[in-house]
Amino acid sequence: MDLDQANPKDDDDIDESIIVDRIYNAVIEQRIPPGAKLSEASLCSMFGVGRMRARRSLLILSNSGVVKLENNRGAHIAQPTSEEALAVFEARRAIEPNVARLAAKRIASEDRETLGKHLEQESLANRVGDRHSAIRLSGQFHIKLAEIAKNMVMAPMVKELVARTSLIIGIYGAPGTKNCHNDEHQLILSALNTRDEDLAASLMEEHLRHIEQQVDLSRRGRKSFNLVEALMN
Amino acid sequence: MDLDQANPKDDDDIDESIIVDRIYNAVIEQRIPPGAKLSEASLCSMFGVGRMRARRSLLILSNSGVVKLENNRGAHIAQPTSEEALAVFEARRAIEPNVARLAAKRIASEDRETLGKHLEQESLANRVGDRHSAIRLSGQFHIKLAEIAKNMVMAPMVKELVARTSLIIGIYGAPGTKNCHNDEHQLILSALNTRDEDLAASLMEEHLRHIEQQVDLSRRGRKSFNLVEALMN
DNA sequence: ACAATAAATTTTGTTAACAAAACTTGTCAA
DNA sequence: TTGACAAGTTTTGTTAACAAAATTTATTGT
Repeated sequence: MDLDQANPKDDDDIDESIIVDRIYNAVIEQRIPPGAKLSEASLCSMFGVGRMRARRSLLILSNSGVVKLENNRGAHIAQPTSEEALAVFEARRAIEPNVARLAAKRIASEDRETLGKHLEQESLANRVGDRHSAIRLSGQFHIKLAEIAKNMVMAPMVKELVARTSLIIGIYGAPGTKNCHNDEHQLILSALNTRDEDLAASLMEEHLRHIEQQVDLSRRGRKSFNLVEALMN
Repeated sequence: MDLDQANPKDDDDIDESIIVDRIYNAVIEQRIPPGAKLSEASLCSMFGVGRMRARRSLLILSNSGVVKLENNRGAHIAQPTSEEALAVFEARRAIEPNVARLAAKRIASEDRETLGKHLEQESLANRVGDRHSAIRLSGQFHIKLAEIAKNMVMAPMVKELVARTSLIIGIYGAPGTKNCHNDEHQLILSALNTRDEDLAASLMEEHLRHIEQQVDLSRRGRKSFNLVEALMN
């Protein structure tokens, strides 16, 4: 029943959160490549908002490291350096095992069901070869865990880290690389279901290391893309 | 030699980062109380900037949970609920022990010196009874640790968490409560100096639990203050 | 005196116009 | 052809004016 991120306490942002989420998801799904220009005009026409909203959205995105603002040069999707990539992975290894621990402690029966369905979708996307969905779902697994952990401070952090990881994989990952191994997600769910906090944490740590091993921080590469198409969900 | 947060890679924000930092520090020092109004006009006149800069600054601050923006009601210093307070402490316990671990791994000789001097200042402020300085310095200890850990992703997170903790203590702490016990900081430094990562991590965890024990999440309280005075460092 | 209402003021949200910087295109000369 | 330069275009940064909402002050009636 709960949509992506909508907590009832947020009386503010009614509109730009949609833009921000849209771009966030497009980044996570790797439909916008690192370095892509995000001009104010394109956002205005795509979302039918004024420049003010567009600029606000870009500022919010830049605060989470997903977008880079440069003076008089506008906004671009961030291109994490290799140092930044290491820092992101390090942060994930520091935070997410503890998120998994909390999730194991607090998981409710509805959550088990939701997560189970999620993993089915995930493995389906993998079998069918739907790359975008597979990437999105595997990223969302980590975000869902943070929601199950019921910590509204860490959840946005995880979301940010997942998005930045997508950028890192987009730059330094081999073309066919998928963010996560679906079977490892399955293992983590088992640990959650038995409320084995330590196991959940160590599985998560191992999982994150595997993701990290899939990138080669000396790699490079860019490909063309269509911004409008990328954001039209 | 390194000032607060100025990393050379940030080509963008030349100006509002000053405003943001100023307010951040005032919050950490508890010179602005939770709930205080931050009107655009006051920021404009205080920092001599246009409304645009003021609004941008407020948006940045709201993204880090230190300021709350409400529709047509403007910006106020956040007033964390007790749930939010728990989440903040939980996040700190998740993140900062790992920061301490990394700091122990990476501390350089300059850092030892800097930290040592910092702790001297801290205990001096405590002995003299300079409450504001004591609070600021004890908060900055945690931020310095994140910088020593050389992780540019976690450092801003810690800074954010420290600021939010100041708000929490401002609301739920007993009047004389200080954020940290200086002697515990000393212990942590010792662990860093011997590069004992596990000890540093567990000391940090214990330290954070002590901070947490000093707040009573059923408490309330407010006091008057002067915004201009508070931000004039 | 008090409460409720209405007017006035202040504060925030939004739009539009303008200024400045960056980028693109075209021209010309070596 | 290539490179440098210049004009033109696009894009971003900033300011100012206006609209709308909220807050404060004043007024009225009980």
